[in-house]
Amino acid sequence: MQPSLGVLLFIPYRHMEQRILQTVEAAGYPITLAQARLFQRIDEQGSRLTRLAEAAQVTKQTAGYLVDQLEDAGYVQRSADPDDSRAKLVTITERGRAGIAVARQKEEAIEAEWAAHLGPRASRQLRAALVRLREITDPYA
Amino acid sequence: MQPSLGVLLFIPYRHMEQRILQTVEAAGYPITLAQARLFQRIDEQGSRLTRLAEAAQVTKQTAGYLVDQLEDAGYVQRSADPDDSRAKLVTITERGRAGIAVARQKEEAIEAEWAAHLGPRASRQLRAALVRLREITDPYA
DNA sequence: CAGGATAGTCAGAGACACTGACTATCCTGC
DNA sequence: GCAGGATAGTCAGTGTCTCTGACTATCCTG
Repeated sequence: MQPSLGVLLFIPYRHMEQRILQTVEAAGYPITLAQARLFQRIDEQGSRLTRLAEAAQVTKQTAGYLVDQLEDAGYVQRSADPDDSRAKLVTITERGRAGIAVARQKEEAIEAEWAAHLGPRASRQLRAALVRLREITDPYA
Repeated sequence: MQPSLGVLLFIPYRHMEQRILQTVEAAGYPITLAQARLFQRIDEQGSRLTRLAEAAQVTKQTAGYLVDQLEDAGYVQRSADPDDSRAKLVTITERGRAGIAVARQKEEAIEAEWAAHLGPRASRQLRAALVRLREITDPYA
């Protein structure tokens, strides 16, 4: 029986997610799945909460709740947005960047494993297909 | 900037998941994400709770909670397992099967959309790569 | 500058996932 | 055959995540 593409996408995704989370936690940067998903969407120069909520596809209340926790953990900070005094910019702290570095390293290691299993050609094709798929599946690309 | 493979896998996955859920709900078969993920793992001839919990990677308590709700909604039923009187078999009802049919139809429609966007060649390559990736990322394959 | 839109927060509720503890049944080795 | 460990499932309690609804403050447009 053919598993659906949905399931086929989900399996490696979760595999990677869990391994990265484990590694990051072991390195002293505990974070939950929901927190990490939001955290990933923060721009280099900082993101507004509402923008973040849209990107992560949660309500702004949920985003606010998660940012509270990321802030408590020392990964991000809120600061005033100079362009709009209603808004606040969520920016990544040094500690947050350190955590990201650990995550990225693991991620690259896993991608390398995958590339070794698939071969370089199929590996490039996979990424290319997913990038193209994003065009019609990510409203916030 | 290159988005990570993890994110690239997640985006279309969630896109599909949400569209199917919407469709199924509109057709009169409301179900939550967590319920659906468990529901998908039920075998044709019925599954034991503990087995189901392992497959969906949740605790058996969580699986029990979700089966309660699926039972309330009329999608599954519990019956005694003839081979083991400790165990109960969770089986899919007629109503459950009707819901699955709606979901599958939508899933095929979305896959067709994707194939149209990627082209038949890249589309086949994508599936093939994901199937191969499963070999090293799915402990329950 | 009035009125609608937007950024964010507060409060309350439900869903979901966990750990720990428990009962009932099964199975294995003596 | 039966004692002891393993297994199937449930109950209770807790923490996390997500939502809806209501609210304040600020921005923007006519």
